[in-house]
Amino acid sequence: MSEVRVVLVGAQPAQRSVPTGTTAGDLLAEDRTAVLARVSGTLRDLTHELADGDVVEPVTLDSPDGLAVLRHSTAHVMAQAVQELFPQARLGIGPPITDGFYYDFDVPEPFRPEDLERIEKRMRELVKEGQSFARRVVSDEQARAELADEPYKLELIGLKGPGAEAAAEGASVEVGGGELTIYDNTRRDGSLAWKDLCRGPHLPSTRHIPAFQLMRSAAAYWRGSEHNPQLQRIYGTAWPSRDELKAHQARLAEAARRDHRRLGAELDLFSFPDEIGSGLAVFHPKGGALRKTMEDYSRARHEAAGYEFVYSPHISKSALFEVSGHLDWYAEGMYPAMHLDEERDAAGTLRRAGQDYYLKPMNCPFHILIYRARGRSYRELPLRLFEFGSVYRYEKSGVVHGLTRVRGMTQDDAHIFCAKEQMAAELASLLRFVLDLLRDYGLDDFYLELSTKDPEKFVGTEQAWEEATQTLRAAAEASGLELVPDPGGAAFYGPKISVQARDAIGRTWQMSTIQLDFNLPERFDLTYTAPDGSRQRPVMIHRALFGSVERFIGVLTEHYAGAFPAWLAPVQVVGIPVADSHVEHLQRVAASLREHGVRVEVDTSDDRMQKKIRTAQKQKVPFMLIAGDEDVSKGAVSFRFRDGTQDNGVPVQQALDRILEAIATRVQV
RNA sequence: GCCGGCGUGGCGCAAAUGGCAGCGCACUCGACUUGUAAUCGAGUGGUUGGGGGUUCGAGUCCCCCCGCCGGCUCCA
Repeated sequence: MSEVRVVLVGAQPAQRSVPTGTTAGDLLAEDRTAVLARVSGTLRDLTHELADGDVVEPVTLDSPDGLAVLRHSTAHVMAQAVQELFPQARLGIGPPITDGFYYDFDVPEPFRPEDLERIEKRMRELVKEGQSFARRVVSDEQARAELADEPYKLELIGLKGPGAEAAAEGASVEVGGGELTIYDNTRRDGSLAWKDLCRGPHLPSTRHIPAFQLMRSAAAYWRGSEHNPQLQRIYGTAWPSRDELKAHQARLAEAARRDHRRLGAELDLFSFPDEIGSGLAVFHPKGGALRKTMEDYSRARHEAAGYEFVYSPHISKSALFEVSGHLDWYAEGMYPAMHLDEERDAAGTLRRAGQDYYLKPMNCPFHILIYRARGRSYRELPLRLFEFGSVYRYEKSGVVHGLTRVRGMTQDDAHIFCAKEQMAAELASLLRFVLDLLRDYGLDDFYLELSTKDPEKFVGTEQAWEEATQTLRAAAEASGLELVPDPGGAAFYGPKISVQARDAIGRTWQMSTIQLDFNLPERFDLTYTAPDGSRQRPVMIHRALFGSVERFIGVLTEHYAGAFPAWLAPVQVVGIPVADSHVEHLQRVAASLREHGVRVEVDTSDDRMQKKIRTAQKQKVPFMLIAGDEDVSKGAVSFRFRDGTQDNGVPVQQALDRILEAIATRVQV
């Protein structure tokens, strides 16, 4: 009998000789945790037959590859359940995604929540049944014949190969590489239960799906284009154990608990009155205190870093946005024009042509006009103009979301005009400045993304892009942070670096962007006089650190779960008297704190002390100062902190110092 | 913009099949004066998102609009 020699990778790599026809599963039989195998670098089913020279490595369910396959296989089970319950359902694609999977279906009626329950129930039965996933190579013709009723799959067959991924994100899990394969789900008795065009690999059987849950359904355009029909997508999640599923559900609950929309209402920070309009927020006094503190600190830091403050109006005549190009490129994202000053005579004949005014979608054209207001010398560069500039963007109604996606927002926007030779040094110091400042607000886990030219959509010369991209890359690399490429992600006018921050529960948010611009200095014909008297074109850098103030407040609210560090907290100290007779003592302490700019309140309501503590606790106030007879007699106060710990009988002066210190050093308490 | 779900005092929620709009918190008033997460009692507050329709009767059923939520698309 012929044999093949393979290398088994494990704790102790071993050369093995096994009979021809041995599968990866046979080889890994002792390893009960192996659900897949990596055979000479490629992920395979356990039924994969080994060839001479193969290097075989077991893959467990909890590895990244194992998780992806678990989720992909669960998506298959879902599709099978859907087609059993809804025979008219036609299959789209069903790839694994972060933490789960989805599958798209063309169904006559969209799924309702009750449908998901039925589907999930049927899935549990299928999992229990232990159907096998069996791989079968088919020819194009054969696949077309078998999938004659699946128009979307047929479309994918036509696209197989390198185009598949471009065709639709996730499509490559259906048709990959060179050959087409169909996976049969077979029952214990060998009969065929279901089949799907799929590249695989898959788990050996549905029984290897330990824990899953369907999450929600939503519409999704076929192949990601709004010109295509909408399919119904069902999202689910799957995990190697019930405990991990529970942990995942707990993470979702935690994220919901931190939702800034909810905390914004609970902590009385901001709201979105219907009367104003979608995506337009108002800040209440408490949210205002938070915002003012954030902005004031940012102003102070910018001042120290050599920025100059400018102000510009919220609307402008159309000519400005014609020159800037916004009306050519982004008119759809702008509020429509206000047509003003038109006059007609009694007969309706035009006597005076009107003017179109637009709400500004960006601040840059205004800052450019400030630059251009007079001749500029090289001696003034870099010129750093800063503004908290409110901008308005007509976001589509379906995308507006809390403070993170709004129609009116305030950018902490700066435009830096510098000589080309200054660009590298300016970018490097700018990036340091941005990261330092973000750290002061309590974000400290970053990576960078370098967005480079979209070959379809750009202005300027190849050479200028190349040079600018290299300069940005060098600045990014100098930061020592992880740098993720984003090819084609740049705006048409220049490459950019964006700073991505991870929050307290590991979610990433795009924060600051630093963007080079070759376009606007050209369009507005910006110049400066160089030392040799020649006219030179400055380079322009756009940068926002918070992105938008509103969004940043949303992110910080979620990052801190509403429990802001003392320097940011809307109310920093609440005085809680044990009885009415202690109010006066606390009022004196509060007055001293207020003299130092501390935001302090004394709870003089007729609630009982315990209730006052509960109230302050729910408002997530960093310092509760409690005073009763003992404290008053000793000239002291008693601290209670958010975590419930206390420090009693602290002399007033010490208490003041302690609070002021915590605020000044911006520490979390 | 597209698909689906949802919209009841400030907030969180009730109100079988169409049949008296209710509860808790918050708020106001009164009593109580208390050492680390809810004292007791009374009271105010709603054109059930808006408009139209069906019906003897609509929070509930139908249509249009507004808003929110989840996705898709978009995101300078």
